[in-house]
Amino acid sequence: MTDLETRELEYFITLADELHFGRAAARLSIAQPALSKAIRRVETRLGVPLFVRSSRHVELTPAGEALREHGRHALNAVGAAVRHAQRAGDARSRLRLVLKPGGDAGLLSGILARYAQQPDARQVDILFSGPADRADFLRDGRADVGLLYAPFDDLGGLAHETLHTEDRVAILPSGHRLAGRASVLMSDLEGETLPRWKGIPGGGGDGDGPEVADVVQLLQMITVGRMIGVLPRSLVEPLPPGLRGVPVTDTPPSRLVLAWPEHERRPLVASFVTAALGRDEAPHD
Amino acid sequence: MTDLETRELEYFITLADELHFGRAAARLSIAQPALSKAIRRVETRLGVPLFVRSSRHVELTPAGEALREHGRHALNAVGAAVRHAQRAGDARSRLRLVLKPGGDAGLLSGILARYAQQPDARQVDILFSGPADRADFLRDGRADVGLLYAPFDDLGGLAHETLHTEDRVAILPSGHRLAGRASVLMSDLEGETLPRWKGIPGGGGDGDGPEVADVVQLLQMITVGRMIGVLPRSLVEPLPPGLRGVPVTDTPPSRLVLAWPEHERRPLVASFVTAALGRDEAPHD
DNA sequence: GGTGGCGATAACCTGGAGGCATGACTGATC
DNA sequence: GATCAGTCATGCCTCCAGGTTATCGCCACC
Repeated sequence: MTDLETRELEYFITLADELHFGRAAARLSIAQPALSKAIRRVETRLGVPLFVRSSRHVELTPAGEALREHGRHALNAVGAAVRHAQRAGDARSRLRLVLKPGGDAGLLSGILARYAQQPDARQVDILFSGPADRADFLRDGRADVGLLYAPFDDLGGLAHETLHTEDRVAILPSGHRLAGRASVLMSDLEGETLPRWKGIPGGGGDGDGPEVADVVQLLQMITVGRMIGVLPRSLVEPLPPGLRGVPVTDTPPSRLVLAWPEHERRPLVASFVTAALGRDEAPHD
Repeated sequence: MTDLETRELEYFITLADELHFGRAAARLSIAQPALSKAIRRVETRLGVPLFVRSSRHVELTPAGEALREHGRHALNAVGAAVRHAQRAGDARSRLRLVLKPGGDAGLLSGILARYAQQPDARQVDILFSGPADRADFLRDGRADVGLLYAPFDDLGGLAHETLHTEDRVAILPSGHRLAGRASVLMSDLEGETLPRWKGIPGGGGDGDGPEVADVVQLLQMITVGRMIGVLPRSLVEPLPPGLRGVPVTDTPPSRLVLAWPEHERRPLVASFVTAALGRDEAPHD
């Protein structure tokens, strides 16, 4: 069997992210030649070149693209296996819920209250994730359930149920030309500066303006007139003074979803999902 | 990060299957002490015992059960990543279809003919799998698409479309007390001897009688009056002389499904699925 | 109490992963 | 076009993880 150690896979993924041997090696806390050798080793073992390198440039071959894609899943799976093993059998383990700070649309306390009344309720650890990796917390077992936003978060490999649907609003300074409108279309926003989101490859889809790290930063930038934003309404309620929120009518609605790993079968999770949905029966998945 | 090398994971899985250090080590082509050390190493690294061992007996702890479950997926994912990388970019690679011998309900030639007319049709390699692991061929990338039977095969992690639904028939020797009936219920078969299927843990659900390896063997056993069987009709058409097939009306129907790895996006696969379903558009997944 | 099966331990060996120093290539600069 | 800076590859050395064989200790079973 053509084997590939997780160590090597991790090296590969890191290099595929950085596209720079020196930086990747630093991130991995090894010396650069070691990484060079490891990658070459993997390439010969698989019989396929993964990178085209010149002394000025590193890029992925198609095979490398494929390995990056699937290798990420594989690493997640290994991580998930380890974490599940470590927590298994520990009947008093807590339930870990991951969400984005402020990203609960006000539903969290209700959910927790309902869950607490379940006969088999556990303590709940609430984890706040970085900007873009909530889903990965679920995929690699760092969390059991999560509150995610569709269609922003990638729900691949996860089961989910929608908790709440809402339209999105354009956030504008009060003096903006569109601030008086009852609603706008995306085309009305043509030419406006939209943010790039820090840590999200591609900046979250829409923007090409300055980078922002969170909603607070974004609102500040909008207040000073440097950009505008388009967000699910609940993320910015209540709206700070000096800003207006105008519904955007032609954008797909944003959904707050409760998500958990596909194939998850532990009652621990099923019970929470049931409570969160306010149903009497276990959800299908 | 608490890491776990694929090598170690493979050792663990093998031992979890065998529950015997000597045999597992032999299967892995290493010496027994090496396996002992490797497993102990993993246990200390994860901080969780995976096996309870006496000098007479080895069994899994709950943590071990969890790691066995999820670890298998992880190994599949690594295998899939490797295979995808090796085949990526090779525009002339063939499409690999896995099925059980005879398990196509007569649909295969039609499917292949339709596929051959697709503008981007490739050569098709047909793989015949062992009794129970067709789905694994898809999960770890050894095949691109497969013909599986629901609800027999485990479709977890796979996308699928139903090609054909059929009832199941009880296969009886002509002289059997029920051979004249127009239909039977499962309860009518109470007390009959049903086969265990070789290579399928649990024997495939129903039986506890002698072990059989394939349909031909089963039919032989039925002919000589040693057992009866319950199978999807197409698997036993045409019926050999001396046997009768009586529809079983209260069992969920058997479905022949076309399956492929979830998240699969290559046109190679989409194109085949489209052709097999005889549609004009790509299937959703 | 002897025996055989099985897992753990001990002692040793070795391939290869990783570190350091340096070479080789290349695009940029003046 | 010579020089330089940045970047990846190579050569050589070290050291340990993971392998081997031999042996022990435990237990079940005659």
